[in-house]
Amino acid sequence: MSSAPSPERPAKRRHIVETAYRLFKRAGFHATGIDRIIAEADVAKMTMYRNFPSKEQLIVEVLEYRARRFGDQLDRLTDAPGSPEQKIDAIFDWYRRWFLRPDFHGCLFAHALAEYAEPGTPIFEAAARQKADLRRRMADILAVKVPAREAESLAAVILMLIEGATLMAEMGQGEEAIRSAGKAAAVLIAAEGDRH
Amino acid sequence: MSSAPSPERPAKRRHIVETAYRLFKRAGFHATGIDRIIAEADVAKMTMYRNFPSKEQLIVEVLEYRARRFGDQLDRLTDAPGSPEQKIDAIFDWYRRWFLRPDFHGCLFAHALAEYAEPGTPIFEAAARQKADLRRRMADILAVKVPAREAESLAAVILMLIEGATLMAEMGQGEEAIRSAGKAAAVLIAAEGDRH
DNA sequence: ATGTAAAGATACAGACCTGTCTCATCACAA
DNA sequence: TTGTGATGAGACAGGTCTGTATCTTTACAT
Repeated sequence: MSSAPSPERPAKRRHIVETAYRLFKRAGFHATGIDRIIAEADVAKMTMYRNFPSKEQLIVEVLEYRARRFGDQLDRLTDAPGSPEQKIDAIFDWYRRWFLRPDFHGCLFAHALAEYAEPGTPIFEAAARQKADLRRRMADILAVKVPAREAESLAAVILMLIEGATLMAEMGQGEEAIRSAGKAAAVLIAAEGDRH
Repeated sequence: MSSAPSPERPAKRRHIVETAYRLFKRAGFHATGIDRIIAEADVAKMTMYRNFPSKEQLIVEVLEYRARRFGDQLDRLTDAPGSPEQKIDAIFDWYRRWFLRPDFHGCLFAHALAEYAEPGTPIFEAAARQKADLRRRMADILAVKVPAREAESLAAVILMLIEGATLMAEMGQGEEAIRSAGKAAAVLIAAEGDRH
């Protein structure tokens, strides 16, 4: 059954997700209508609604798609051998480069939380998962150097620095912000390390 | 001319702003329609449009109204005599209490930046002003202890911690976040102080 | 060549959006 | 009492929103 569909027939799904991502990122979720997405993707409306049951589900899949891509990039960055300090620094450097990109428009996950603030809803949970995942990754990195409990709260603080820096970057102060945040993270890691 | 209007006749303005604030905070800007605002405020549509030329201008006034209230509260908090460390700690404590309020729904200014991301537009600028103002206040506090240049970047880092903690609070982790952020801020202030 | 599934095109429903217009009502001042 | 300005109430315009239905066209496998 389904008889081996040709390799690229349902490639529209991905195309729609990527187009929607580009528009959501630039203009936000509520402000981006389905009509705009299908026009930009050059796709019929029914193609969109046959692949995604609703706009909400499309948003969730966009968020999951981007979370996967972000996670993959982070894996490549932190799989290289190095000290926890070097790995955290590499993450800060990734953000620095992101802030410089001309298509930078802030964090899609934070924006999703802003527009869909109700806990328990699919969009909220998808966005919250990405933040929890990033925190987990950093805690794992830091656990090499400090006890698990301290690694957890240190990771939380570094996550806050990163999220704050991303907000500053939306206001055009990303370069300075990520530099200060990176230095602060190094100081905090060193201070925690001294106690063990 | 204008012949001394009765003391409370144009009190509708403030009532509309406060009602709009309550709704924007809960559901976001795009998701909150004018019809909903006037229904909740129990006001005629023309009363709204006679006081505010557009929804955009209403949003700007809501943001300015809240920025003023926040500034006033911060003044009361930091005008009391005390060390810079104590004043910064008082600010963190204000956030801790804010996070615990049942009507907490995240930072309205950050949400405005998320939904209206275009620099130069009135809403974006109104939101950015609040963040710049908070940073300025903290830099002034810290300038008592460290040189102006270091006070500036220390204030930026503390602002990032606060903004990050606010995001964590939206995800139900405000208590832990603000505690960790406050400790981190104290460490960073101490570290900077040691160098002078 | 023919069957099948995906996609295009397009009209449509029903709701909601911002903003305007008109007219009746109310409070208050001279 | 009469005039004035703010407000209430509600219709309305013109557009956009999400989501559905219908019909035609395309592309590919057998």
